[in-house]
Amino acid sequence: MILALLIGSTGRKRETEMRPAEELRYLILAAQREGNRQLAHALRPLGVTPSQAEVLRLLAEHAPLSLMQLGELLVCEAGTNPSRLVSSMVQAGMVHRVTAPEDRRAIKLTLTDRGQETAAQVEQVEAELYAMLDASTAGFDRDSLIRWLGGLVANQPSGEAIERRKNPGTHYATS
Amino acid sequence: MILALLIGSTGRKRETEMRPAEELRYLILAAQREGNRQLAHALRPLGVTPSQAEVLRLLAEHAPLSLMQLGELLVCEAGTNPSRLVSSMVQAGMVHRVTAPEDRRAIKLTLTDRGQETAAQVEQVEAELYAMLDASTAGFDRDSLIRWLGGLVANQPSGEAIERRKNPGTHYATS
DNA sequence: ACAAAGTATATTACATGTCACATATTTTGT
DNA sequence: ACAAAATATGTGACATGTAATATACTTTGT
Repeated sequence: MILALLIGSTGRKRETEMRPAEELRYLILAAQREGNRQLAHALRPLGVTPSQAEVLRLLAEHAPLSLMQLGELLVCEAGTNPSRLVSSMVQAGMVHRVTAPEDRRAIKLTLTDRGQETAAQVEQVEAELYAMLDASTAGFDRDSLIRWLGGLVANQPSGEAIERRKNPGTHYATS
Repeated sequence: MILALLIGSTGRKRETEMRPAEELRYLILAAQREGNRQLAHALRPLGVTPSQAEVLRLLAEHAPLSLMQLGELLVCEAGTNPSRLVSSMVQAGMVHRVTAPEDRRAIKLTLTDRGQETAAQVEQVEAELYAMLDASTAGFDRDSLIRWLGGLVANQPSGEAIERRKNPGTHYATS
């Protein structure tokens, strides 16, 4: 502590408290980064990345989807076009991509057998991490947090993607 | 709703509630993404990205820093080596980079005049966004949230970076 | 004194977040 | 019927999150 004071007097600005909103900003960033790292680490043996895993699980639940529909449900890349992400998975033999019969501009995405297997493994990995997250919210008002965060991202692409996933069938472009 | 049931019966899995931990996962991801977008949009007139802005503000507060010290304080890229990020800013004339006299492996980073000016502008942009974030937490137990998130990221690189920023001088590698 | 081990930074590689633009197809308006 | 506008997807560019590797320098051990 004496050392800290000595360093502090070598031309440094006097230390100030970090503003709560600033701390919250960085904590949200930190939570996302560290969560993503843990997920990426757990998924590594399956040979998929977190974003790819999200696609696998969405297709397992909702296939067939067009690229746009998929983009509307993806949080990792909300509001954009996940063409490259899907291409990597077609290359890897996890996703089938065919031109949609009713609209030559569009494609239909489904999982291959391999994709189905990987999606099931992803689901297990996720369940383990969710159990850890459940444990960390024990004794904490999780529902309030969910409501607050939901309000924070409402009417923005990522927030809308989450809403669509919670209520499939009511937000879809007609397929 | 009738339509949703009809669509639901065309080979789709029966819809289920989204598990709260899963929702929380995606809400954190959404909050980070949308916050970053807003910040990037607000910073665009200054010609800097969110990560660069973080560097500017850290150097404004704590220069001179070595690359490793900077890496220890950065949340955006915690636990890694921000060499490319810093190089882009040296190129852009915002950061001075000189070899440290006491250790030829190391460098010392400081802001140029231009960097100082940009850092001040970044601070204003941030203040406006923090005010919005403050408004969104009115009536919400922000301190509990901060404590919970802090626990979630504790003992991980990003969380450690935040702690170091809150308590500069006690966590530094000696400079 | 010298070699081995450790360290600070730079570079490479892959994936991706974001935005802009290109191309082909479908829809709309006249 | 035809042109203009809109739309679905693919591609290019820049920045960066993450991990691995390379190089030069410093420290440690003998």
